[in-house]
Amino acid sequence: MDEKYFPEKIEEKWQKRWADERAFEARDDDPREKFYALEMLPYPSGYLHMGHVRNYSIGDALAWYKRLRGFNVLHPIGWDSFGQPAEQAAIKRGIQPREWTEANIVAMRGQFQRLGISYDWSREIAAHRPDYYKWDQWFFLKMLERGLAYKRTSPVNWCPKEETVLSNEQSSGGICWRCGTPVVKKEIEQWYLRITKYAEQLVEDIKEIESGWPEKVIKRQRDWVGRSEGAYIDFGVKDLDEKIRVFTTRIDTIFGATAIVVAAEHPILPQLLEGSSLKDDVLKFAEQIKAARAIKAEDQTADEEKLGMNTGRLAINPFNGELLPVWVANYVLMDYGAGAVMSVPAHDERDFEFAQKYTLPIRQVIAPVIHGQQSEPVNTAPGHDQSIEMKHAFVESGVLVNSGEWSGKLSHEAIREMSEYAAAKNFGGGAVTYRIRDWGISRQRFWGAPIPVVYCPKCGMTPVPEKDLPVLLPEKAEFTGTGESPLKTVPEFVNTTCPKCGAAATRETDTMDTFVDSSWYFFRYCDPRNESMPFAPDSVAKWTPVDQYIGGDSHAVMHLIYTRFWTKVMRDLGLVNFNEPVKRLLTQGMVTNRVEETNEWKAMSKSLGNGVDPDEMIEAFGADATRLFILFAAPVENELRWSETGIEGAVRFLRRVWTMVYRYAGLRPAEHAGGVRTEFSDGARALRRKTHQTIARVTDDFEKLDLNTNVAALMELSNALGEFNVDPATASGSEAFAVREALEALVVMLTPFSPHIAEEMWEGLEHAGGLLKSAQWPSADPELAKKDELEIPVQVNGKLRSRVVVSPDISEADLRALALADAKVQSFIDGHKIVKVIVVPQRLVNVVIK
RNA sequence: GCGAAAGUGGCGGAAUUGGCAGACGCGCCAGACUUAGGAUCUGGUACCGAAAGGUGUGGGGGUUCGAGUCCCCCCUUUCGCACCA
Repeated sequence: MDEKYFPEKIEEKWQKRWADERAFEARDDDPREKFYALEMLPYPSGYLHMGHVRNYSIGDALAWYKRLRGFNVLHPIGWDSFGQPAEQAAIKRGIQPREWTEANIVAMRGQFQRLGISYDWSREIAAHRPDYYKWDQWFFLKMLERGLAYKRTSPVNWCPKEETVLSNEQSSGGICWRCGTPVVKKEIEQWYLRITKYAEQLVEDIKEIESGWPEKVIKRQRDWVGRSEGAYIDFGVKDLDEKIRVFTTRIDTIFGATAIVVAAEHPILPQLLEGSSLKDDVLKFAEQIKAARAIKAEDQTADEEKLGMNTGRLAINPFNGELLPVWVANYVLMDYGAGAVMSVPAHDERDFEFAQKYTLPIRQVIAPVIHGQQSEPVNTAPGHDQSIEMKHAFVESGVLVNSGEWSGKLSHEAIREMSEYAAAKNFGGGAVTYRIRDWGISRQRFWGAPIPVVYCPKCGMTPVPEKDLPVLLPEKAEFTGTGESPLKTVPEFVNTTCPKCGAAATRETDTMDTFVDSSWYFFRYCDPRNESMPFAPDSVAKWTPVDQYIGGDSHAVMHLIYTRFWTKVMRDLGLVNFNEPVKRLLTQGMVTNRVEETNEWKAMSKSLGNGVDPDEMIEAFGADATRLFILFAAPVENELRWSETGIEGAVRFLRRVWTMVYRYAGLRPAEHAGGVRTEFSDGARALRRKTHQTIARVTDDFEKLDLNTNVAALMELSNALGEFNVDPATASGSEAFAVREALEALVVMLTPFSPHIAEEMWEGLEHAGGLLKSAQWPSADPELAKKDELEIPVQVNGKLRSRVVVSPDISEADLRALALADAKVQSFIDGHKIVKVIVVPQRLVNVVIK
């Protein structure tokens, strides 16, 4: 250890040592309790940004902490290496995606190593390598066998800029999740995974993870699955042997229905119009709605004006036989519920707006319940068509009125009983619907896992047999950027023979969504070189579920829904024996920087010109200070505004610790190993107190992942050490013991934040030969952490007036007497009557006077 | 529009969950050491006030001996959802 701290001198040294000793490789046969620390798989764009540094610094701090606590830690890394940017690079620069990707991985691996993240590099995986994507294809075949993968023609979300299909999750909000371009609809034949089959479990199993996941992610997952309880009701059609099925969550309002409204795409529409003079007009109108929707994605149409047209048909309300006009309108969606609704303007905002525009009757059938009793309905007067003046729909539940024999019942009773009645009479019944749609995984792309099926003129669609996997991507393809899969340009790939009959056949040229790769990658880390299975169930049982997952909240509904789904499928395939892959989830905040032109704080990005290069930070301040600062500067879940002056503070702190370790390195703990309390001077006792308080605090904060306060605690300990300030030449045995105890604790606890300097100092403290990974986390002695004396604030009428210094085990009565006797307190209560005295032991005294 | 979360010094943020508001750091001020300092060290730093003291956690009200923390109303910001029947 040198006298002065130069990060560049020591960081490389320890990185090399860790690599040479394979310090962070996890072994399956290690008998200690396991801990799986995982950060989200990076896309190999070619360079790390500060958001990555934050993500991986958090994960590494936790991995180190658990390692020092004696856990067998699995901390792996790999590459989400399929995807569009590689193809864009291919188009732009005429370089093959594979070359580009491999070069990026090399560059980023170097950056990770320069940061000194403690990964088990022996388990590194990459999605674009055949030994990985082979198993994507294997899973696909398993799903195909079980009917979980299927193909259909349907309108898909299409990004016109990137010329690609997007899943519902990727086009949330009507814009492309990657480039922000408004999404349009396009008819295309596509492969889907039946995630809807697991909709109920995706909601139900939330209870297993709720306590370990951020509330906002749980909420978004729930909303995304969109479970909704209600009922189906079949309305008959007058003069036609047809039924229109509607879905409603408010069957209790059915007597207030004044129309049936169907979606423009509803298949019954042509039949309803058969022989009608309105046929041409209505069908033309329906086409206009569809066309409008194709231009704007459906999500963007919410605030648009409601448009509708009467079909001229009448539907029959099965509850009261009433005839209701059937309309077609733009506000009813085909792909939710039944594609048709009963319009109840009095109790639904949208129906209300629609009814007002087209002057449909508005009939109140729910009255508010006031003080636990039924209020008078607003209007029950006969001969008024029971239409009433309302300014808004009354959407709450209440008590039924104007509802025949059901009147007088409360909404929740009526909902249950009316559903049962509908079921008994065979025209409907209780039902549950979900918003979630099946996951479209087809991409008309080259740089992804080929979907392993073949089209044979005789046998039709035929799965590639397992033994023929992987279906390899060709070495090269042409990139035209037209939206057709570039695989179509490679005849050697396309032309094949049918696995069943041997006839000439063609391959599927779509590849899989890259979210397939990331749905199960962390299981592969457990058994990364398995050649006969995606992973051996034994290995996975050893390590999974993931104990702590760390990543950005941008994946709250995409990756995190898919991986939960995938886990359930793997469970049903007998590969794992649990429902949920991730026990605890941490969503870290963005790292932002000021954009010069607009003066706004935005996530760092190349295009905005506000990026900060981690390599430059490492060069200027060292990896240790960079990591320490990024964890100290803000709570992990908050946005972090980058500041270069802040990082200098981190360097200063490290330098101070270094100087102290250097100064005291020769101090021997001498004979005080037992550490009897009374043998220590006041100063040494105070230092030991601070040491043990800090150990307790840091340990506690780590469990909560409060890393910023954690660093603050270490700084406090370092400050206390600085104040203690004994001369190493003349220090007594007990002083040396106290100093050494503090230094060793400080160095070990600093390791998760700044491991290189910690290793160097650990060596400096003459633990030669032993890496910190074999060190032990210090343990806090509560006796030593206890204060000798307490300073108790004394308030008069709630205002702080004085403080009294007392022993921690003073009796309540003594504390009260002492507080009242205090001269300062006396001056405030003099001439007043003491009403009462509140004594909170160990805490405070409050004297109430009048 | 609907929903959720959050508002604490010049800044990032602490506050053992109802008990000394502002830990720790940045910045700033003063001093020391220096040929020099954008190095290092020491001290100071919520606001008003010379002091005694007073005021203070977005604003207003309430509960309580005591409120940053609990309750009600309002304002602002951020995020999420956006015709889901």
